[in-house]
Amino acid sequence: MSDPEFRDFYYHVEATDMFRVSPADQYPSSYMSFTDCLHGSTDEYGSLENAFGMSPSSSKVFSPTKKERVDVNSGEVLAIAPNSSISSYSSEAACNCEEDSENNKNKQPKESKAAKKKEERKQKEPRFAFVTKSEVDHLEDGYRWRKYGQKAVKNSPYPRSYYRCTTQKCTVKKRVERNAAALLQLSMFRPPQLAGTTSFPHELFMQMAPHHMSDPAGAAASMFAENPSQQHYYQHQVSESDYGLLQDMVPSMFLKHE
DNA sequence: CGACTTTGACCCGCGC
DNA sequence: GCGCGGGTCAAAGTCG
Repeated sequence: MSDPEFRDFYYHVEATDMFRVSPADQYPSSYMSFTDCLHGSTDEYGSLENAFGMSPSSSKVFSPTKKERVDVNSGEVLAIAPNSSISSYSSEAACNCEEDSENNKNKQPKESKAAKKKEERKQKEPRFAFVTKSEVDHLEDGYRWRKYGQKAVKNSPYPRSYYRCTTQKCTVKKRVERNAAALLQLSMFRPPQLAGTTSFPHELFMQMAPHHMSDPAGAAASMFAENPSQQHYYQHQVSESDYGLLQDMVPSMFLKHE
C-alpha cells in the first residue's frame, strides 16, 4: 500500500472571487483550465500549470461531494441535494465575502456573529477539487499558503491540512489530504500512456476521453455559463468507500486493469 | 521580529 | 438531546 513513489492528495481548493468568470472571458477555447480558474482576473500569481507540470506525475478527477455526482459524459452535476453546496449566489456575496466576514468576526457581538456565520454557510463558495499524484507534499503552485489547521481524517491514516492563501486580497483556501486507497487504485489503473504525462485535471480528462474535450471544463464551464455572475461549488472526494463513485466518474477503460 | 507551523479547543451541522 | 466529525481559531512554538 505504501508506495513511496506516489502520494495521493486531494487538492481541494475553495476559491471565491478568483473563480468568477465574466461573460467576456468565458472559456475562449471551449474549456477553462484550473489555472484559468484560479488565476481568473489577476495576473500577479505564478503559473500553477507550470508548477504542477513539474510534478513527476499526476492525475486528477473533478469531483462532487457525497451528495453530488458529475456525469463524466455530460459534465453535469447529478443528484444535487437540496441546500447542497451547488448553489448560486450573487457576485457581491462572492467577492471577498469570506475575508470580510472574517475581519468582522472579531468585531461583532456573539449573536450576530453566529447569525452571520450561519448565513455564510448557506452561501457556500465555489469549490474545485482534484486528485493528484505527487512525490512532494507541498506542490509549488505560485501561491503562498498558510496552514491554519490540521485534522485527522476518519478512515485515513493521514491527516487533512487546511491552508489559506496569504496573498493580499486572496481568499482562496485549500484542503490537502493524502488518500491511501485512491493511491492504490489510481496507480494500479493508470494506463501507461498517462503515466508521467498528465499534469492537470483537464488534461487528464482530455486524455481519458478526447471526444469529451470540452467537458472537463465543460463541467465547470457549463455551470458558469448558466450564469456567469454566479458561482458554483464543484467538488468531489474519493474515499475508500467511494470507489463506486470513482468508477462512475472514470471511464471504464481507465479502470480496467491486469 | 515577522512569517509560518503546530495543536488543542471550540463551534456548528448532521444523523441517530 | 447527544455524539460525532469537519472546519476554524488562536496561543504557543519554530524558523530564518
